[in-house]
Amino acid sequence: MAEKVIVVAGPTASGKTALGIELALRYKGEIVSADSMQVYKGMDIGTAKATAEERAQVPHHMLDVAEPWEDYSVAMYVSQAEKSCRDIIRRGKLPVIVGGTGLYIDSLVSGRDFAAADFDLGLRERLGREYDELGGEELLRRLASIDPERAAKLHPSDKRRIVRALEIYELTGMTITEHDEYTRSLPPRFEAASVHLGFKDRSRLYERIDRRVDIMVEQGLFKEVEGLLEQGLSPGCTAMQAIGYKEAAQALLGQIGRREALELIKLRSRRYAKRQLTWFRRDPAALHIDWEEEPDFEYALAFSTKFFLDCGIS
RNA sequence: GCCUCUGUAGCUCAGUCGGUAGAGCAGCGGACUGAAAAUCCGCGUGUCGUUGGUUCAAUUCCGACCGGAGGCA
Repeated sequence: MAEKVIVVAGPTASGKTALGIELALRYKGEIVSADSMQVYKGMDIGTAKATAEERAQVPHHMLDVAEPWEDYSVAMYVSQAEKSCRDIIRRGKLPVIVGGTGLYIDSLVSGRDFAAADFDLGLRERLGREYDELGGEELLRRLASIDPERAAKLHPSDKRRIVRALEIYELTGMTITEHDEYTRSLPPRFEAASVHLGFKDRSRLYERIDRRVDIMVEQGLFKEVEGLLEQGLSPGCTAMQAIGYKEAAQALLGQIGRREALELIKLRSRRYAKRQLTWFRRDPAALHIDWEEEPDFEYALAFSTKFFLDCGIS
């Protein structure tokens, strides 16, 4: 039987961090962040990373584990986060996985194995160029000749996935369909009891997002991004794809106005939240907690206790 | 008070020489297996201000009323 973990997931600004801490205190747990941007050092304000006070209350893992110029990835996340979880369990504590990156959470909890797939950035770049020159239809046809099953699922515009499928094949001789079958057959790493946060009325969430972005700017988001750019961080790197960072960078480089940047950050954050909701919605086993007006952690604790008990966590 | 313009999707606006309407933005739904805060796909969501009249048929024409903008006083 896989070891048990608690998962707290939900869209941005839904109260994950605070609920995670409450749960960790209640169940003698430690937080394992599952956030693709909070892994980067020096990106604190715009990622709404747990504060020093919050980290003093409960140990946090998987924050600040990469330099912002590094290209982090799911695979690295899974191997590091698994170690953190195993270590927490060995010490008799309960891992509380808290985050909004659905792919990271699912990959960590499931037995998904990325090692077998391998990757090659140079090859990826070459395939990307071929895609640009020959077109999506052509590359998709090429994929269809080696892996018709995967090709049938992809749209010609989906450059990223077409390139990745070809990359795996050229590198390993294994199609991504074969890789999927293999990795899906693996047993899960952990047995998760998942809580998904949301709001009864989505416009409440959007209001909170807007307000939060304003607060981030007040707290010095632009200064933070300015510092990163001064360190020589390229605007094209993975970390700079983060919402809030790429727009602030554009504003600092004079490409757009600050006002425009602010509105763009809000807009993209709302859309991001919507995508997160779509991702998390598909897990039928999760306990859904939908806030009325504001998060109510007392209620959430009381409400989830029985759920966790049923999951064998007490 | 009088005159003119105006009222169509959440917003800005097209349009229908009378046959219940369409763009942009916003929004909504979905996918997702080494970039995932990324990437990709799909979807108009509507008492055409209200109310009478003319008409087989009114969002469209006419009247009144209500709301908004401007002008004359």
